[in-house]
Amino acid sequence: MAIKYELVHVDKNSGARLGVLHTPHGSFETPIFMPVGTQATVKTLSSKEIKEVSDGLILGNTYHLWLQPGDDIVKEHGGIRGFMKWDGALLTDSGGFQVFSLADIRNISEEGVTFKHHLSGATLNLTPEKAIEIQNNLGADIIMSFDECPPFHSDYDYMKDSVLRTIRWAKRGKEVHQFPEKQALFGIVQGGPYKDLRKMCIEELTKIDFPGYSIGGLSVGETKKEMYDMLEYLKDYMPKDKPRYLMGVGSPDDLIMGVLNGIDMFDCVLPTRIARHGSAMTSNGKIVIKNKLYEKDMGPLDSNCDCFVCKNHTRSYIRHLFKGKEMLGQRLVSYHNLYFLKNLMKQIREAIKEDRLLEFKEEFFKKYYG
RNA sequence: GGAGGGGUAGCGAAGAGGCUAAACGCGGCAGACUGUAAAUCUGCUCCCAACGGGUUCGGCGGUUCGAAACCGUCCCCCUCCA
Repeated sequence: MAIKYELVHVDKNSGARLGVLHTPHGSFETPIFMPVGTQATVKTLSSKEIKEVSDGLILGNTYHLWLQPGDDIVKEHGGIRGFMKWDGALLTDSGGFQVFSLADIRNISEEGVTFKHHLSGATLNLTPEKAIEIQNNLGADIIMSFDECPPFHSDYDYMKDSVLRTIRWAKRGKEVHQFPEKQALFGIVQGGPYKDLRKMCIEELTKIDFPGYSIGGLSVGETKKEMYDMLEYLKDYMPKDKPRYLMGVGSPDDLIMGVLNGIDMFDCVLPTRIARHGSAMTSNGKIVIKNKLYEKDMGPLDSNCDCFVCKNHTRSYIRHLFKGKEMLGQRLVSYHNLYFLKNLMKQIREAIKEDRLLEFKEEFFKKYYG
């Protein structure tokens, strides 16, 4: 088996799990947050910097690397790890999210999904088998089944068809997976807001038997309450001896709520995207560093942070970089935001260890959201 | 001295009698962003006690029911010829 999940402790007052995830490229304490590096780069950061602001596990993307430069070229480099000179562990998404995000240039059938390349106009066929083949070439430690990520509020009949198809696709993918001993293939739970579909999906995926399970189709436009309700429901049905990965979630409140509902792994573009757009996460809430308010602010982004950026640069300087369209601004805030989440996850793990995650949540929310 | 061209909101630049408080771009201010088609997108940006009102298009004076637009005059800028 490529990975092994070890459940170390469950918070006595919540369902939060403390564990260790063993992979071919390192063992990681969970819950863990994984920065997203879609095109074999966590945007703006070098692999050395990624190492400093992550816990050693990051994401790559099947669809984008398949289109460019092509998984064959990545394979020649020894996979994504060799390509981007990343010596930590890796997880790749299957392209399932692109079925959602590129909805207007794709077509779904039983066989797979046809995309129209947004640049060349070429027609591209991504099937469950192809997605696994590409991921075999990309060489991540953890890979995803090809799924359809449908809009949360799709109607019941559509959702049911979609979930059943996603289950069939998961099975097809597993059957062609070449290196189960090197790469752990996860199944992805879909079903939108429909609890019976979600439950059925977990049960069917569990029958196929995967080394880990992802929860997809959340944080795609539904309300936080809808997402939290679903997480609470799913908590009791997810296999306890396997890692649980909530895909695409990364705002501080959602991370805490996810952990409280038994999630072990998260990834999200939010910290790096809002950083590039000029917002920083701080222990007192999100700030828009571009604002005039910070023109003469001599303090660090977050006075409670000990990252390189906070130890060395003022808010005034970082605002200046943004106003001057200097790319260092985007780099510095990306660095800080990822470090902030890394630190948040560390605090969460410590709180679980001491059975006080609920108290931690209260304190954190009070400071972060006022 | 002669011949043309031009002066529009913080800047650049449309508009050539009513649909114009004046397109568009930049700049400025604010907001959004959740398995990355995102260094992106959205809103506001003459003044005010603002679902209404008040002042604008170099200055002044006219024509007209009505002018940033037409006429006169003055001021300033640019190009060419002496």
